[in-house]
Amino acid sequence: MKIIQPTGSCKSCTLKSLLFTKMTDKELEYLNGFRKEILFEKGESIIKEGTPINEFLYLKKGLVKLYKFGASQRERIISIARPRDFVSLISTFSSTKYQYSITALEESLVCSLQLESMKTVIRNNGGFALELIQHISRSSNNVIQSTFEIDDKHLRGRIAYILLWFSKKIYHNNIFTLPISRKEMGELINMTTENVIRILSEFRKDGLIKIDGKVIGVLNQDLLEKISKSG
Amino acid sequence: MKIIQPTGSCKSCTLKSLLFTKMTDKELEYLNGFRKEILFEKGESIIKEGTPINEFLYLKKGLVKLYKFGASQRERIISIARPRDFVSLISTFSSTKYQYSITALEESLVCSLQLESMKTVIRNNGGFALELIQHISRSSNNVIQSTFEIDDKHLRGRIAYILLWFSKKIYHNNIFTLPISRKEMGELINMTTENVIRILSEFRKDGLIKIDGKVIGVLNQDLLEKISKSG
DNA sequence: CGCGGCTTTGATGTTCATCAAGTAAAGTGG
DNA sequence: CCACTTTACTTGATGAACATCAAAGCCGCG
Repeated sequence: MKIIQPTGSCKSCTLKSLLFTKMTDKELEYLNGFRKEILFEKGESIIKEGTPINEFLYLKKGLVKLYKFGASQRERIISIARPRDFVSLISTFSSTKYQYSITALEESLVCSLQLESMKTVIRNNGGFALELIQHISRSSNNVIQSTFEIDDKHLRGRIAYILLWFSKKIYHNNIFTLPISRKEMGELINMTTENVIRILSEFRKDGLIKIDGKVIGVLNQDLLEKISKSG
Repeated sequence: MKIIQPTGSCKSCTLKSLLFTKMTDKELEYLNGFRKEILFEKGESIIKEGTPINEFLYLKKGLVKLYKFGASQRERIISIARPRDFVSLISTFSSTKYQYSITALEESLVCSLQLESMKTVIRNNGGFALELIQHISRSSNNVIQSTFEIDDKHLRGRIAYILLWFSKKIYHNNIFTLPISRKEMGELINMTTENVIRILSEFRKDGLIKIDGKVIGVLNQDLLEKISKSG
């Protein structure tokens, strides 16, 4: 973790389009006054469940996992998120403490604004508030939808689903490097590590995919889609 | 379903405290201009998945279920909600069409405002917008949390959990009338109808609960709590 | 009064978690 | 840099939890 002296102000930020199009230059300057940028290495913890929320965190670059410790000791991954669907927002306005933990899966750049100043901007700029509402709703909705979708499938369907998700939604490539371990895959799609491995092997033997450690190649996307849908 | 000629304006609404404390009288009058109140009988459909969203719906009285048709034919109940945690909000701002269906479980009174005028108010009143953000976040958060919590438990734990939830959170009474069928209970806590019935019977035989059709009496709350927690 | 949906119980089957045991890989300290 | 330890990965065998199937009674409703 490395705190970076912010270069330039929010006003000139090329990434503000992700969320901040409705803000005035004056507001951007105001937020910029309390701004920090923090760089997290792969594997570093960004947020710990139970910590008080004093910042409005915003993911500018990278890939993170949002997870929670279940009663049964086991971690459950709620979501894997990129900048556009940064999910810390769900906690930020619903509680005084973070409900989830967040860890960087790849090198990630987080922009940290002061929560109170953010609230001030919201109060003064309804147009921005409306955008934020839509943003939060979409993120929540995605989490809810995908959770139910995954739970509805058999194990083979879950593996197919998540492989296609990485391939199509995250890496836009038939060949990609899994950013998570087999164990974490299990925590994400609700199955044991052993079964993740077993079914990956089956898919390999059936010629659906190619495996080299964390590098996965999708060989038969059509059939994977079918398996993903058939439950 | 019965459309009621609204009596009085939003301004004098005794229930506005649920959400609208941050609105000015002028804004309330404005919204009131396009207001409808609709009364739904038990069992009537309030929202159908896929319908375009043109209103901002708000539950004033009653109990509803929010659900979705899974790929596997079976319905899944996402949430059962009362006025304070009305969940239509999740869809309202994340899409142009409703993502879920909503049906009344008890006689329910819904206030229907024009979505566009609501957006106008949000844009002009950031204070209200901030409240709405918090409201939506809390609702989403509850759905997400409880979904993962329930999935983490064994079948007996799920039944115990949901019985206690009805008893403590909804009806505030050891004896209550289930507002849903056994089948719907299964759809809510993700198990088959048969197993819902089986485990309810077990609990009855073990003296944990008393059953008379849809009327449930909790006899041993402590033990139920333990079963709910132990997975 | 008969039909369809809800409820109930029992018997059967299958999916999946758990347990066990071994190999490979990756981090840790002297 | 190498011994050491830990964590990740892999495969097979076993068992338990749960879904599915089947059959019958019940209730509400047209």
